[in-house]
Parts: sequence; structure tokens; C-alpha cells
Amino acid sequence: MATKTRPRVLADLSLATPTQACCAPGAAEPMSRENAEDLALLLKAVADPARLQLISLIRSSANCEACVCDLTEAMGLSQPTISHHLRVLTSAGVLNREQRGTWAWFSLNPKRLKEISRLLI
Amino acid sequence: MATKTRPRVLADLSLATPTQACCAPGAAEPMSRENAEDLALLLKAVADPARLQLISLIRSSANCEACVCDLTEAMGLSQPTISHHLRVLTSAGVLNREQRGTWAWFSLNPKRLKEISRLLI
DNA sequence: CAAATAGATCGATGCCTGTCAATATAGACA
DNA sequence: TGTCTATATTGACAGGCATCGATCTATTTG
Repeated sequence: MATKTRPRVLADLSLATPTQACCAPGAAEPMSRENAEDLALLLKAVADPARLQLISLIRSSANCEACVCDLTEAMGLSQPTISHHLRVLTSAGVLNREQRGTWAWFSLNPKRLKEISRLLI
Repeated sequence: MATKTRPRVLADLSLATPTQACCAPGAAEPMSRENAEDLALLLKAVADPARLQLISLIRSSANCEACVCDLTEAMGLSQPTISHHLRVLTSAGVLNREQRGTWAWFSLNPKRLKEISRLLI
């Protein structure tokens, strides 16, 4: 294993790192391939029509939460497919999952969505 | 052809449309599949490590612009691949293309990037 | 015009991923 | 314990896409 560097954090992944350098004389460091891959992974999580609809559906639900069966019915996709998309969004931190008896309730994490949005600027 | 509706514009594609409705009693309309597909297309344009690196490279270049040969050398990918990615970004409005003699210069469109970022919130 | 160079396009290839049917798991309840 | 229901997991398949080599086009220059 090579020499270990500081672990990457969300702040490293902004397109603007390290400074808003557009047209600056100094010219900032371009983003590393590693950081670009991490950022792309995060953006890919939301760059899918079904997942965008799921986010929108949950946002427009009462208490900003919904269970899988409701989402499956509303989306017109199979239950395993919905489950798959919910897992991707949860892994990206965009959704929170809470088990209540047999049901799994998913709620929005607006802060995380805002963070991802900020990485583009 | 079915009855034609108002053409979709960028404002339709925000996840927050029509109102920031999280947990509101009224519950807003969820995003249509069509709008979700359009928004996903836009987000997919930037949700790729090579394209994120290209954006970052151009931003850190002098005058925020670069030609294909410089980008090809810096990226370590083949020239057709770079050309492909630049076309995707230009189609999404993120990059501007300007021909100068034999060279094609690509520059950033920061306003567009900011617009796309805002669609997530 | 010929040669050289920059960039775009084409066709092929292999990986990624969205989707589903089938099945497994786990909780509620009789 | 057994049944029912909600969700997750698995495996397979098909379409999408990143990538490359080869080729084409256009511009500059000799």
C-alpha cells in the first residue's frame, strides 16, 4: 500500500476547489481523477429519472415520508426496482430509512441534497 | 398526436416545483416522468468523472478556456473520447465552443452550471 | 497542390446499470 | 408454529455508454 494521504471529505469534491479560480492569474489545481470519481458517484445517484421522481414523490408526501408500497404503486415499476433505487439514494445520504414493524419508511434529507447541489458550483 | 401542452422550460425541472412543499399540509404535485427524464439528462451530463475533470481543467486554465489537444494531453484519454465528452457538455450548455483556425476552444458557462445546481434544491 | 495538423465522426467492444421474475427474509398475528 | 404481508436479495437480460482505433474533414503552411 502506498503512503496514505488525508482522507477525502465532501469539501474536496467541489468543482470549485480550492478557490473560485475562474480566470484567476494563479490558476487553481484541477480536480484529481479520484475526487472526480467520488463526485460523479454522488451525482449519478440523483441523475436518474426514477430516482428523481422518488425524491419528488417523497417530498410531496405527508410528513415528507413514504413507505415502499406507496412508492411502488405510484411509480408503476416493480417492487424490487423501487427497492433498488431507494437503496442507491439512501447510500448517497439523500434518503433516511426507518423501519416501523413490517414497513420501511423513507424520508428526505434536504441538507444532503443541498450539499450535493453546492458541489457543482 | 395528443393535445399539446406548454413546452417544458428549465424552471419546470426543479425538484422543488411547484413550491418548496416539504411537509406542507397541501402536498405539492410530484414531478412528471417526462420532466424527470429531462432533468436526469441534464444531471447525467455532469455526473461523469471525465467530464467533471474537464470542467475543472478548463476552469483552472488561463482565461478559463482550453483547446482539445491540451485537454487530451492532460486527461490521458484518447482524442475521440475527449471530443465525445466535450460534445456532451456543450450540448448541455455547460461549455461554449469557439473555432479559431484549426483549433477548437472550449470555455466554461458558469451561469449554466449554477442553473443546473439549483435544480437539485 | 501537397503535406501536416486539429478535431469530428464512425464502428466495434466491453462494462455498467435499470429492470424484472423468482426467491429469501423478517415481522405481525392467529 | 404456521400463514400472511412488506421489503430485500439474487440472477438474468437488455439497453446504454465510455472508450478506442481507424477514418474523414477542414485549415494552415510550404
